[in-house]
Amino acid sequence: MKKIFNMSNPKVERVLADLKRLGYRLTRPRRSVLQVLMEADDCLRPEEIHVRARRYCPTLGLVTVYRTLSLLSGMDHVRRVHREDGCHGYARTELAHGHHLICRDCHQVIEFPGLDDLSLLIDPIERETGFLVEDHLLELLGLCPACQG
Amino acid sequence: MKKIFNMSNPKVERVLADLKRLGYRLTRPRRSVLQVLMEADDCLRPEEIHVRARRYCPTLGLVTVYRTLSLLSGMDHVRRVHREDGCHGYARTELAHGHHLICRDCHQVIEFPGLDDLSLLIDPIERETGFLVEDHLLELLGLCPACQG
DNA sequence: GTGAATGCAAACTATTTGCAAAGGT
DNA sequence: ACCTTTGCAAATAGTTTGCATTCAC
Repeated sequence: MKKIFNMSNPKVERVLADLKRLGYRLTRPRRSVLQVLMEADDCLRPEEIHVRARRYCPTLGLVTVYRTLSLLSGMDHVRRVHREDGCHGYARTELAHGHHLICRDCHQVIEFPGLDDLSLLIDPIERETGFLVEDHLLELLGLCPACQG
Repeated sequence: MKKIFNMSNPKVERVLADLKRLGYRLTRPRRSVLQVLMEADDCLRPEEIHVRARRYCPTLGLVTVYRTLSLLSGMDHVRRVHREDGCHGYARTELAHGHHLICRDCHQVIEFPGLDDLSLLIDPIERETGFLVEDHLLELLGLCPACQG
């Protein structure tokens, strides 16, 4: 199989392998979207992904971006995150593990690490409600240092 | 001022008073939307609010529902909550304090009470990042009792 | 009476679908 | 060669805007 992009990214390779394993075809448009998602350090809207990915696949259509995002989030390689303005951003799963600081002024989204253990919080809730909690999303809203002036 | 609805709700009255205080007019469409929001025990989409509120104000337009929701959430009497399907629900602030259990199968959203004190979690983050946290959104994703079969 | 608020229609934005053409295996 | 995937155009869903009319004050 011929090499398409000169930069190669192990995260991209891993997802490509998974796609192949499941019988999906490794197309140029899919690679381009994947490349953009895996090299990004924040969450991107479909339109932004479209613009960036055309660097790798100039004929890429926005529709294909949507379809690829849907495929990848179904496989849990990317996560969809809700934005204050009502539309959605997408980020690779490791980035989007549910902990965000969102500035209500400049709208920047900061990931914060750690804190994966919310079991003190979650365990009693599971017991009381019978709900089986598989994942969590925690967003903290406020003002970033720069916007507190 | 003449009584419009036979049922009267102290929560509705409180918000009406606040609207008046700020110089907004107490119109029938606004009352109808407010009535629906304050008597509901879950979060509603604008369309649902529109349908229900026409019981109180038959000429109510969907546009006015949106405008009223925007006004009320600006005053923080209602909160907008993100739904998995991409559109939004609105609920009175007491209901929507940011804690949801969302079932990935039947998509029902359950509010869970208490747990307002996340300061153990939030304080260290504020210290480390310089972020000023004003509010939080916590969603737990998983399976409700009925969908665990 | 006056200006804020409403309802309609139309605009707009984000996203999805139908279908013929292109491309991976 | 086959059948998935693509890109386009058009459809759809949620939400916002322009404007003449209505209504609270």
